[in-house]
Amino acid sequence: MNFSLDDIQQKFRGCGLKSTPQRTAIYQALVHSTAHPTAEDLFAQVLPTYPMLSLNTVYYTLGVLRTAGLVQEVNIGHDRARFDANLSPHHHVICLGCQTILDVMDPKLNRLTSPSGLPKDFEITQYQVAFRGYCGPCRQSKASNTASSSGKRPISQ
Amino acid sequence: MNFSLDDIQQKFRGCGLKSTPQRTAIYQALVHSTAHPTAEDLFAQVLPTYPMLSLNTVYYTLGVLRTAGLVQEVNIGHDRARFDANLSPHHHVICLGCQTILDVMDPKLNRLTSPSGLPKDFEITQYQVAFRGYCGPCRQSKASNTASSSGKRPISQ
DNA sequence: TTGATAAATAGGAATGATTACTAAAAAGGA
DNA sequence: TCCTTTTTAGTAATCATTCCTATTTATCAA
Ligand SMILES: [Mn+2]
Ligand SMILES: [Mn+2]
Ligand SMILES: [Zn+2]
Ligand SMILES: [Zn+2]
Repeated sequence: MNFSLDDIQQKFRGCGLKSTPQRTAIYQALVHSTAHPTAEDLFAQVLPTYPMLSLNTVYYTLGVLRTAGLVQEVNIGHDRARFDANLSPHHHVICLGCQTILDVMDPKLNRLTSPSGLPKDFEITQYQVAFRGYCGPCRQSKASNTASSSGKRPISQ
Repeated sequence: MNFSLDDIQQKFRGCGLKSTPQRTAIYQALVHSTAHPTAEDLFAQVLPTYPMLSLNTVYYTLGVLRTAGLVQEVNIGHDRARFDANLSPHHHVICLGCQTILDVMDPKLNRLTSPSGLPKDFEITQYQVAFRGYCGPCRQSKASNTASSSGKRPISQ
């Protein structure tokens, strides 16, 4: 999970992408994160090092990396896109209170059989399991504080 | 799956919700759909019957129904919220080409064991499997027409 | 090393789904 | 019926994301 700058440059070149300082910094920030950050999260993280960085560039970069297959988008709701540089097959646990996303690497989940009742011309390319619930802190604030929400509104599904 | 107007009124009253023509029409449209429509889809569908209907009311109504537990939000991406009145545990197949969402009722998928490696204070309340791939028509247009996208409008209703 | 070329960047403007605000209408209960 | 609370509809605001475009930069070939 730890790449040198040369590794990253190699990886970019291998995909036909130019290697730029901004792009490298954005990708590196994502690789080092386990929080499935938003574009704005990454922007804020890289900005101190590149004060001229544009949020637009972060979106553009993430789009390019996604097209190149170096990054995947994780959708926990329709509100904001969250990104993941972890390409190994894995699944997610989402806290409905604080929107935290945790990785689930359980190998049992990677052997699900194709679902029954599908149109036979439908080709499944991947699947992902989203577990939802409440993390420890959010369970507490739910129990103690019934009425007032703890700030962020939960997503549903 | 087929409710009379009285059934719906009963259901609303049972949740402490007022029964209004607009609300009934919106809910009925959703119940009769298997397409997981957007708020705007439902708006368009109900508008001919209630020409003064506001899209705002559709959003408000869906929010109320979701809070009451009569409707769930299905997130296939971060772009637009899609809704589902099917509350029985089921999963989804999503076409990456045309954004169509199909229901998957495979009972095998409702017996997944809790994933390993979770913080022990995390409480899972539900989970959902999202299969992704390409439907028959989209596989064809992908094969024949590499460059031009076939338009990414979901097939509604 | 240099120059050509295509890609990347930054900034500003635009888009579009959703929410906020609010006055008027309507539903449900007494 | 009358009262209270929701609901509705219209408009404006918000905010994530995309579009547009001039400038800069990385890469490659001469
Ligand atoms: Mn992940
Ligand atoms: Mn469904
Ligand atoms: Zn939490
Ligand atoms: Zn399709």
